This record gives sequence, structure tokens and C-alpha cells, in this order.
Amino acid sequence: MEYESKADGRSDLYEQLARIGKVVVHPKRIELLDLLCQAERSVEALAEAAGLKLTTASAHLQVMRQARLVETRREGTRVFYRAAGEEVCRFVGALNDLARARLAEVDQILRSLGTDAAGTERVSRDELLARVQAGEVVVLDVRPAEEYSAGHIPGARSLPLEHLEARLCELDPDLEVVAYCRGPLCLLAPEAVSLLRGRGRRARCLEDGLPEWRQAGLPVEEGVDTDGGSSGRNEARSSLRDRRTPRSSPAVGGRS
Amino acid sequence: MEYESKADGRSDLYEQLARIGKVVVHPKRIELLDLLCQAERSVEALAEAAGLKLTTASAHLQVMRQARLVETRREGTRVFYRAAGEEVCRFVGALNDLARARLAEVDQILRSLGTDAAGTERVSRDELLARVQAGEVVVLDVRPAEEYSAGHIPGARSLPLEHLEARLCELDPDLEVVAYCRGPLCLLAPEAVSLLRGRGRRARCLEDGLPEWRQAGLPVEEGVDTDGGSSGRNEARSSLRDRRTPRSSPAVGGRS
DNA sequence: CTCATATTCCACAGAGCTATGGATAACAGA
DNA sequence: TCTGTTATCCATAGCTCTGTGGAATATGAG
Repeated sequence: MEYESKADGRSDLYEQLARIGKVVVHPKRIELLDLLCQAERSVEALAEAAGLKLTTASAHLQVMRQARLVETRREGTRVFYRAAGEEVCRFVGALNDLARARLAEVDQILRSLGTDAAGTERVSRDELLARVQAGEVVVLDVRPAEEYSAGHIPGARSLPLEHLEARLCELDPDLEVVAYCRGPLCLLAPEAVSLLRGRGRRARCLEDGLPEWRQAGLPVEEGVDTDGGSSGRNEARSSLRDRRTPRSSPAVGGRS
Repeated sequence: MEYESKADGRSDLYEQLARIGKVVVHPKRIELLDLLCQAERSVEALAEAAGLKLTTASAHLQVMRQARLVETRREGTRVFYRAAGEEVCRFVGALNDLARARLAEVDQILRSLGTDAAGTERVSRDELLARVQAGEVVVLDVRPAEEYSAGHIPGARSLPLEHLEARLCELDPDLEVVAYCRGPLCLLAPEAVSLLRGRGRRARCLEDGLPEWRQAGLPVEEGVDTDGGSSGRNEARSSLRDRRTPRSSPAVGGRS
């Protein structure tokens, strides 16, 4: 890989950019990065979540680390990986946006398998804020519990998709549900909505996921969901029980 | 490359994202994409600009086309490539930002070879707008002429870096110069500024290049520079002589 | 000190990517 | 139709990347 490097320097620069490109050339690495934009995780958890052998996952993570897109933290014998800063999430966001904009296949896949996921229109952030204030909706975080506790929309309830059916009774049948998940390409919320509607509930998806919410500069709450059950009312209970690594900057920032 | 595709669909999605990732894994492809975000070009011109053999450049362009990141237009025996929409430029912008934020090497390279490029502070877009209104500065587009005519800041003069020294006399010595180029990682403007300062002129770089300007929703003018010489005054002469392929959307838009 | 757990390192085989030159295709002009 | 120009296609050789299992490392508990 020596492109007649005539000590131009310019080519050195592009080689640096390619270091980052190298990370997103492999589907599994993108998947890992996506997961890490939601919450930090141990190598084992990542391997499990992405369906990889441990050594393979570790190898991928090394690649990502060499590109400085992830950082690690040791806790006992375990190593936790996390996305290295907000720019990383913004980058994968741009990648997702680009894919949705340019690749018809993406919409196709979403439509084909997402229980008509892409079909239903979504709630905008502004609308959500307004209706939450008015107490008209329940906000539901249907991602796995770890991701919820690493950061969620203030006042949202944690109800992972896999438990939704069993815990359906916890939701007030009269309130509309707004579900959100990892982002526009994630299928958790659409599936949740589909399930809820099947039970006669009113339910819609938020226009995008937590990373976008965070990047928009809106507040994010950390800690586990304390609500044992019932009710469904949830006007910004401050259930923050911060035992998490704080992400670098809270600011919004636009491409500075 | 068959990751035990258990008809999950999820993995298909990441495979689609990786199609895009594949483009930015190779330094030369990033370079080509960068060029295409400035202006459309023929294969030959691209090969020349990136220092590639024709067949190699063509092969790279095929990869980019398969990922739908570029589109083509035929004109006689020549084929012109262009970036496929604004999202593409936004994506390479995000890539650049990420590299600058996370890779210390990038700053190092910039500093080492850029004639202390990264050192001097830059003019913000807002400041530029204000001072242009007041007629206090000359805005200089130091990119190659083709890129200027494909789109430039209204009222800017085209004076490619390679001709700057020879045509120095065309610039009013009393006005400060604000030079811009392709973006934060481009060295044309810094080198121009360095040269100008060496001749005792007041000169600074714009904070970033034309793509960012365009993405900020600010107006962009097309066509060649008609100003034969002298003066240096340039209060938004409408020198638009539109014979260009218009980019898709003019809107600003923030991550839809 | 020894053992158990969680990761990383290593070597290797199979698959994929890149650059290159020569052949082919599309087009314009005579 | 013939010719020159521009770009794409094709086959190939050299190199890199990926997944894998086994070995090595780091930490914590006895």
C-alpha cells in the first residue's frame, strides 16, 4: 500500500482518513460501532450481541481502537469498550443518513422485513416534547436495559422489546405510546409499535433514536428505570442514578 | 463474506452500510470523492488530479458508482463524474471532522507540512459576511479555475494558488485578503495566505471551504470569473454565467 | 502461589482487493 | 466506413484482510 508516496503529505492525509474508513468497511464493525454508540459494553457482550466469536470480536475491536474510534476502560478482569466521543456517533449517523438517502436497498430491506416498519409516519422531536408536556403520551424506550441506563430520554420508561408482550399490562391503555430505539435504521421501535397496534393500542415511533436526540442537544437522563410497574404516567420523574461513564461533551455543536 | 447470514435482515442492513464504507477504505478513493465534492470532472481529469493511471482511476470510480456515491453524465466521448447529492459531501465532511477530532496525526501532518497552516486563526463565516458587506476585504478563491466556476462564494475572485504569485499585482494592497479552498484539510488557502503574508499583505484563511459554506445554506454562485484584472473590489458582482449541472437541493437541512 | 476468568496475541489458510497492461466499447469527425 | 479519443472490461500476480483455534497475558479470588 505505498502509493508512490512522493513525500507529498497530501497523500499522507488521505491515508489517515482511510484509517477511519477501514473501520466501516466491515459490516460487523459497523454493527459494533452502532452498539457502542448506545452504551459501553464488555468484549463478551459485544461478541454476543453481534453474533461473533470472542477472538473475532476482539480483533475487530483492535482495528477500531487503532483508528481511535473506540476507547477502553478496565474493570477487574473485564474490558469495557465505548465510542470515543460524540464525533464518532455523528459519523455513524452521517453514514446511516447517506445510506438511507442513496441506497434504495436500505428502504427495501426495512420495508420487507420491518413489519412494514418504514411505512408509518413518525413523531417529530418537537411534537414529542409538546405532547409529553401535556401528559398525553407515554414515552417508551424499547432498547435493552443496559442501553436505557446508559442514557435515555428524560421521563421515558424502559420496556425492552423482548419483554413488551409480557409487561403490556403495565401500560395505561388510554395513553398513546411513542416508542424509540437506536435510530432510523433500528427495528426495535417499529416492531414494538406493530405489536402494540396489534393489541389495539395507539402507538407511533419517534422520528429517530437516542443518538440523534443527544446530538440535537436535548437532555439525556442516566440510570435505571425505578418504576416497578403499573401507571404509565411519567412526567419527567428524575430517576437518575448516575453510575455511568459520562460522555465527553454535553453541547450540541454543529460541525464546528 | 458470508457472515452466517441467518436471513436476519439486520445483517443485510449492515452489509449495505458497508457498501459505502468500502468507498472510503482506500485513500485514493477518498481523494477522488473530495475532488468530486468540489466539481464534476472527466475520468482523465480525475486520474490526473489524483496521480493515478487511467484504468486504475476508472476502476476506483466503478467502486464508487456501485455504492451510488457518484453519478455520471456523458458529453461526447467523455464521461463526467460528480458526487451524487449533497449527502455525499456531508458524509465526507463528517469523515474529515472525525479525523481531525480523533487523529492527532492529522493535525501533525497539517502543521508539519502546511507552512504552519493550522497555526493561524481563521475567519468565521459570519465575520466574513460582515466585512464583505463593509467592503473591507477581498474574498479569494484559490482553488483551480474549474472548481471556482462549478460554484463559489458570491463576489469571490478566482485566483488559483498556482497563479497567485504571478497575478499578485491584481490585488489591491490595502485590502485584507480572505482566502478559501476546499475545506479545513485543504492546504491551498493556507499556502496562499502564507505567500501573501510573505509579501507584506494582510491575509487570513476562511474557517472552512466551499462545501461547508454550501451546506450552511449560504448562497453559491456559478460561472467563470469575468474580472480581467486590477481593482480587487468585488461587491457581489453577479458574474453568474450558469452553464453547470445544478446540484440537487439548495436547502440547508440538518440531518433530516 | 495457583486457579479461574476475560482478553489479547499469534500463525495460518482461504478469500478478496489493487494495480497494471492489453483488449474492447462508445462516440465524434472526416 | 475508417480513425482517433476516451473510458470500461478483463485476466493476473502480489498483497491484505478475515476467521479460527491455540497460546499467552492480566486480574482477582482462594
